[in-house]
Amino acid sequence: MELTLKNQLKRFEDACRSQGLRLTPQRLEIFKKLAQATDHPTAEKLYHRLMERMPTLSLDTVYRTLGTFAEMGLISKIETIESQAHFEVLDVQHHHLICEQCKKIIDFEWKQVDDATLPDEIQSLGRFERKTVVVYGTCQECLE
Amino acid sequence: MELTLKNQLKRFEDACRSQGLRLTPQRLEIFKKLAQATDHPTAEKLYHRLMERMPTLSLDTVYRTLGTFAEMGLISKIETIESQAHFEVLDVQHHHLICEQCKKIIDFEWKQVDDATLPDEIQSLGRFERKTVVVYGTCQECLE
DNA sequence: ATAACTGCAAACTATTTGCGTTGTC
DNA sequence: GACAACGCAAATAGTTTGCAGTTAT
Repeated sequence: MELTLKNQLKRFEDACRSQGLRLTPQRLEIFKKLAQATDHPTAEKLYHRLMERMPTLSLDTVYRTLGTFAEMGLISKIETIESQAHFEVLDVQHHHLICEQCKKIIDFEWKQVDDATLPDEIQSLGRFERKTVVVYGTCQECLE
Repeated sequence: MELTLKNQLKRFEDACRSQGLRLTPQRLEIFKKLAQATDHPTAEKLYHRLMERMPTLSLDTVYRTLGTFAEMGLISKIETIESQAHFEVLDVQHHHLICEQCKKIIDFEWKQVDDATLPDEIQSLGRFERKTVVVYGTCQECLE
């Protein structure tokens, strides 16, 4: 069900090209690292992971680049309780569990909600589409 | 369906008492102002509104107090796209529409989701309970 | 060639904290 | 009267921005 890294990279390159964005090594590495990540890293986490291969990379470039990607609709910023923003490459529609103890973010799918239509009253309030569910609680590890 | 201000204040005072928190004028005013607010103000917004009646109030007290209330479970911090946190007094279970243009937050009820049980796979991941839906889009005003 | 992108340093915004004073219980 | 909570000022964390040099197209 998941997209392969290869497909994601292709999609990434196409998106850059179609939006007239330059394909720089930094952008490529940042995208690749985020696509491979299974957790939902913050800009800072991602930056540290990238440092190994790209010692000259700067944190501001990571921030700037993630911002660009988010605007392009290639990745999304995840809302959390903390102040730090978390990021993920857009994949299949999914929702998030957030552990209030360790702040871990876990993806899950919930077709029932994906397919549900929003209450009618909303029609008059504007045009609303993308819906995500956030469920708060405590993860298995923290329970032990 | 909404709780009256009076009831909310009662609940507030009880909560303070039962948790051994002192009932200071600042706390009372902050809670009252937030309970009356129909938008979902940030700490800063709330602070400015309170300044009229309590010119000596400080912004850090507002932050500190909102933090305390949230820990007590009296109010909740709303996740948004922006960096600034928004707050609301806990009322009936509801969800949020967020306008991506003007960042407005609109409450709505969606019983269908409230009553839905989470997918089974989640059982093994931990204990997760409170679920909220966030729907992104554009509000009526911004569409015009 | 040239406009976009990067890295650096400095700025900024939201929020938190230490400390001496004040006010509630 | 004791101790929690306040107001002040200063610190911090996360993120953004201006600028000069570099690089992809």
